Amino acid sequence: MQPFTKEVIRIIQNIPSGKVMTYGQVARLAGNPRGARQVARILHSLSKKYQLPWHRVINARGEIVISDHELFTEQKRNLELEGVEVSPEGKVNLHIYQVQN
DNA sequence: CCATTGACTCGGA
DNA sequence: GTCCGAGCCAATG
Repeated sequence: MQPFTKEVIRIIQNIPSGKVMTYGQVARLAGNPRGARQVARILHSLSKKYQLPWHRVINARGEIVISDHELFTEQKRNLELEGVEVSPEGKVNLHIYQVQN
């Protein structure tokens, strides 16, 4: 387990309810500007072990981009439960909901 | 050890 | 505004 990965986990756990961050944003804060895909992969494989709020992380365009339909629906539902508006296509308004640093 | 796998991003067309 | 190609790199098997 690399330091970068631990940082990513810590950052994800600190995202407040009702807010979202992008993969790239998390990667930059964790010290690896090019590590967006690693963030994605970390969530994909480690979200259960570390009980991460993975649904609060979306891509740079403010969209839920997930291949698995079940997970897509789950993420959309979880965000809406926290008061985040999500369009049927999975778009979120980053200007309103993104955590700024 | 080497190859594959991605919930991505950026810049250019 | 959209689409595409190249780059990215830790985890996993």
